[in-house]
Amino acid sequence: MQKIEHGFVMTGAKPNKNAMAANAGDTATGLDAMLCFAIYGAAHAFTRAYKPLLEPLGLTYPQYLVMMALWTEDGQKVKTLGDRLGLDSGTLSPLLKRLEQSGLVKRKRDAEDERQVKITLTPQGLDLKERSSGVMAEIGKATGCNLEEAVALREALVGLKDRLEGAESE
Amino acid sequence: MQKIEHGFVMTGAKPNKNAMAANAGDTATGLDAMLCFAIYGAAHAFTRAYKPLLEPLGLTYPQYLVMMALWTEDGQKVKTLGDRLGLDSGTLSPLLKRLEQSGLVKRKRDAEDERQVKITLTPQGLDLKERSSGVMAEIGKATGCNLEEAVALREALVGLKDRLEGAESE
DNA sequence: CGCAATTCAATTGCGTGCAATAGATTTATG
DNA sequence: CATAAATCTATTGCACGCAATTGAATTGCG
Repeated sequence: MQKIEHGFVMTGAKPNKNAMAANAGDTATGLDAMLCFAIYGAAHAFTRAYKPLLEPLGLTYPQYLVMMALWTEDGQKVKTLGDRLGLDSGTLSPLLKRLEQSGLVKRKRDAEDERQVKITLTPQGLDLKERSSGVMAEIGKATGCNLEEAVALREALVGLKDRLEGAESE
Repeated sequence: MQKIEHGFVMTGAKPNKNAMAANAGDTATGLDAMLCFAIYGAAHAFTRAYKPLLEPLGLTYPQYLVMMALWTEDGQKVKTLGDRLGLDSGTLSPLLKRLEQSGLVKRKRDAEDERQVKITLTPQGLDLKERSSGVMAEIGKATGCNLEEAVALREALVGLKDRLEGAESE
């Protein structure tokens, strides 16, 4: 199996902690490149890892994320889902339409506020939660992380995200 | 400014190291969900952070990655670029066509092996390297990572990716 | 040599992501 | 009350990302 190389941008500047420490303070040399490549690759790897597991369920990865959000709290507004997943209506509207066509959710405008659309799970949508229980276990195994690693990694990523989002004015 | 929440899937199971350690070994409870949400969010945050910086250069984020690959080594084959970036021809072909239309690269079939297409930088494509030097510095600042963090995070991500890619047979 | 298998780039089709816009509804303001 | 501003969903257009297919070129094997 052909393995994808990583760190190729750093020809002559390997991602070695000691080597990097030599020119500390020089964050522009490729460090950010290393990070952005790594995140880019890891995110796609995650998507690819989930794909064969989700296929039998008839879900794509983003659809799975939406379903997880609904399993956690049913009847959310499109807006709420968008905020939580970081997606806008341009992405969610067609995605939810597909989930509705698959018979997993229903969309209905809120009688109180006709602007909003509430997304509720159908019985099949709820069933899918049980049927998807193996997915998380599989991925958990595939990541091969112990708890310490996973928690640390998650916190680092969330922190990174927050800093990236908060730095737009500077 | 509305901040996007994170960790919402873990209602009642906060990403707290002590809390999680209580049910160690139970990787299916949401740990993988935490990770996949975090990576998903961080990857998009990166893309969004790069966007305003790359816009003046007329590049999208994936196009920027391709250009970086070419700045590191000019004249690469489409296949090589695909391997290094983890993209296939279905993604690269149209992307490279756009870069060619922008006047940044040229595509020419290899005379030795007519199957292959070599991508070479135009003078403008090379110029862009200098003009984009500020981008890396800006992102480096925006991430707000010190070297230790960045290197550790990168290695964790690469390791995660490798494990995810290597676990398909199991 | 001749033909099948392989390799490589391009194309097609579908599903995101996201900016920009439109349309409808609610809220705020005079 | 009327009108402007804000809110929310849907649509459009463009650019990925990837599976599947096509078509051309090369390699391998008898």
